[in-house]
Amino acid sequence: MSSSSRFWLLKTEPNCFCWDEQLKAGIEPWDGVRNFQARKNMYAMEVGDLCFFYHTGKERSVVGIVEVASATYPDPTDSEGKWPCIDVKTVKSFKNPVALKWMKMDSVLENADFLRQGRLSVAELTKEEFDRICLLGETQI
DNA sequence: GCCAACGTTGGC
DNA sequence: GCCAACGTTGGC
Repeated sequence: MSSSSRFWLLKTEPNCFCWDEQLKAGIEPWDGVRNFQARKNMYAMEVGDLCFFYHTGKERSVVGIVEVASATYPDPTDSEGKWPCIDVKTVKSFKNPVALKWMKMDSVLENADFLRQGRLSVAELTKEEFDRICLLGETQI
């Protein structure tokens, strides 16, 4: 891991693409992003950066960890070729999925940017926030 | 370049 | 299912 590593949180609606599918695939494109801030974050990603895999909808929990496995390339689901995607590789499942409500109650996380900007599908976390969520999830890298 | 109208996300 | 918050679009 390089010293410039950053940490990210990737949101997905599990009806659309869920952790089980990520586990089966091992490596999958993270495509379909259509938001400028999320795109900016994708361009800032580097291979090897760690990302949480978060389920929105009914679950609202961090369920696992993936790592960035490619540079950005054109999103195959974008017919106009304007949006990028990246590949993500499965790292591990959370022993204990970390629910949004616990993160909101946690003193380390309650004011985190990724919780305040609710609509951002690719958000950046600090190392402290990343480590804290791993602790709450009883999961070590 | 402003801003009203509209669309979408995602928690509740 | 509702709606707040936020993003995008388009008329001016």
